[in-house]
Amino acid sequence: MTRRTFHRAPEGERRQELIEATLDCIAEFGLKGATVRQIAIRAGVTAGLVRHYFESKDQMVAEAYRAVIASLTEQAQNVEGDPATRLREFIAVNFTEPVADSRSVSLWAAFISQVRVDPILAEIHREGYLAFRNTLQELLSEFLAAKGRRASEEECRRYAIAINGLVDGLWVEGCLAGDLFRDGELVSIAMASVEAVLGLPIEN
Amino acid sequence: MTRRTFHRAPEGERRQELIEATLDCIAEFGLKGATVRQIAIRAGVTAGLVRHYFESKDQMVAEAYRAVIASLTEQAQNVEGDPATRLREFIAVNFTEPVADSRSVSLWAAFISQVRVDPILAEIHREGYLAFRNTLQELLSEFLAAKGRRASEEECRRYAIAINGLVDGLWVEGCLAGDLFRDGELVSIAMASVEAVLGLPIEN
DNA sequence: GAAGTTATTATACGCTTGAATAATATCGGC
DNA sequence: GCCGATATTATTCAAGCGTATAATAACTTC
Repeated sequence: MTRRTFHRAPEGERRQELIEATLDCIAEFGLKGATVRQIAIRAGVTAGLVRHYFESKDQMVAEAYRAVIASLTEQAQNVEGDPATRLREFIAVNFTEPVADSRSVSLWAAFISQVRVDPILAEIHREGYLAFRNTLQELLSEFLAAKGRRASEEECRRYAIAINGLVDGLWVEGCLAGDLFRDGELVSIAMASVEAVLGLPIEN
Repeated sequence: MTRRTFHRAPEGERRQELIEATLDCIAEFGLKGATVRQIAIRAGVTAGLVRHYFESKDQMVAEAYRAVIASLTEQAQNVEGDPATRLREFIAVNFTEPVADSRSVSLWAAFISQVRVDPILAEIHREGYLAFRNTLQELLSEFLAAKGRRASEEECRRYAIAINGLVDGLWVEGCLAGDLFRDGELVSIAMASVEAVLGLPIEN
């Protein structure tokens, strides 16, 4: 009986691999198909190792959720340029890979569906949503100011809620059934709608 | 050992009860918590009965998904009155119980998360989405006509996509974290945004 | 290069799962 | 009021689940 060879992964790296494998499995087989064994296979290790890095499978899944939210949010926060460009980029990013991807929306939905069950996931979701929306609100505030339009914080909040909803809704459908839309159609619809909501063109 | 008493349910009724119990369990415990045994307990029967009514648990879950989509859609299709009233109602319904409910969005998300895994669910989702969007497109077409505005089918399609996205996105967030919004705020934001997108007030 | 540390494997355990089967209670037709 | 049909229960099964434990291989340190 020869024992399988292995190498020790550098600090923290294995954790990351396990989280990534967890997400792969959830996206591919669903939450209930993402078993410890499947995840281990995907990560190229044996199942026992999971409990060496995480207190429980549930804890690992929660951390994986954090990673998803972070990756969905970070893309949107790293836009640069003048306010109009940044707003345009912020919207466009959501209809471009890697955000616009059926894997992303599957993961998002899988976790959303657990928000009611698991208060920890609910909290993570809430933080992620608010971070995203507040980034957008800030962006809108600057954009409107640059356009010379006075807008109260309350107004910006309402705009942010609306545009966040719009972008999220289109994102979901685009990811789930991209073939129902023409190339670039969703981003074009999103832009036009945002302009209409704000009553301003998003040009420089 | 005394055997548990029972009564034979009338034609079709038991099926409906089992589907309803399935949805209860999915909403309460998540997809993986919705086991045959839990569902049976919820329905007040024993586990074996499931296989008497359905070929498999998966098939029962798929039928349950159909029921969810139907209930989400039917509310929106039963609006009456002149075009403006119907459009207003169509939007409002999505922010009123029973559609606006964390149970609904949990179920929706649970199934969405499986769309990638199960082609049958993907098909059901697609049909539901298109039915919803086409209803909305029809509504918009009539509304614009009543307002005396000429709009091509293509224009109406784009409006329908946008407004559907907007409503869906707001619906999700409202259901998941209703406490982040004031009473009636979401429906008010939705109405205002739709009016802005269409460039018309939604009054009679 | 030997000793100590620990990341990793291997194996086993108790439980739960969806499904199959056999026994039985209920009901409609006569 | 019995009888056949079948809806329902009770029980069993193999497979898979998350986790615990012990052996071991790979690095670190001196």
